[in-house]
Amino acid sequence: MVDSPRPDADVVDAVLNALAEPTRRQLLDRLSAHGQATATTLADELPISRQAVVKHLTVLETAGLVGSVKVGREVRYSVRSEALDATARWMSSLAAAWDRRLAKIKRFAEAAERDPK
Amino acid sequence: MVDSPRPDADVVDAVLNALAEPTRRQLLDRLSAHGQATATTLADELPISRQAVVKHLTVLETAGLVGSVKVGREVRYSVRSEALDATARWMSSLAAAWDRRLAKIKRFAEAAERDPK
DNA sequence: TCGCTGTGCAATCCTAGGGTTGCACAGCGA
DNA sequence: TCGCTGTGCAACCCTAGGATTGCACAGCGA
Repeated sequence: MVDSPRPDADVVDAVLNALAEPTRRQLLDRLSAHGQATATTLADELPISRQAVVKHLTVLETAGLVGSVKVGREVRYSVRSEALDATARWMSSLAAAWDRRLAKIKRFAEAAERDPK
Repeated sequence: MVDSPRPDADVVDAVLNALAEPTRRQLLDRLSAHGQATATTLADELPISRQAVVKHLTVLETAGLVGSVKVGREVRYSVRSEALDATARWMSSLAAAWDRRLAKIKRFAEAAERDPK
């Protein structure tokens, strides 16, 4: 359970930024449902233009949340879970770290209370 | 402290939105380090004004990532891990769901390949 | 070769929200 | 009671980025 220096920092930052946008989460949802889809197809299912979808997909791809392959004249996108999983682990270890610190501080406070000096 | 059917959606949305901002993550870091701190104190450690810090803390508090108590004329903020933990779980289950779907689709594709028509 | 359709590129619009400043108000200490 | 300092409120500024539109270009099918 060592958490390395943190090459993850960038990944986490990108993933959080990508997931912060509701539209992008919706996009991910559709993508995972279809397994694979093009920007044009996705735009048909959402109330936004294809270009807007492309921009979002670009952000998601940069964050490593989706991958793409060019087939003929179309580009097929699909979901990738690694980055998401890594970020999930980062979050839970962060939560654990907070708990540890709070526990330590609490013990400290109680000790001081018993022994005001 | 009951969580009805699916209040999680809102929590996750708020948490992701809150964590997407680098400054807010920094704020959380300082807070967890101190265990407890006021907006004024935190503003001293960051290159932004107290008001900016207050705004961020408000967002974080709305997301359930921090809590606050009023002591005399000052307001002390501290970190809360529940919302963060809940979001971490949401993320990893989402990642798992993606994997399951991809695996299913992959099996499908392979079957179709072995048995064209 | 002639469409037709999926993409890419670029200019533009417009709102959300991060950050600041100024000021009034409230407790704490002398 | 008189400061002094921590907060809260509100008006404002300014940039990031979400969304659109128009157009050029590239493959696929007839």
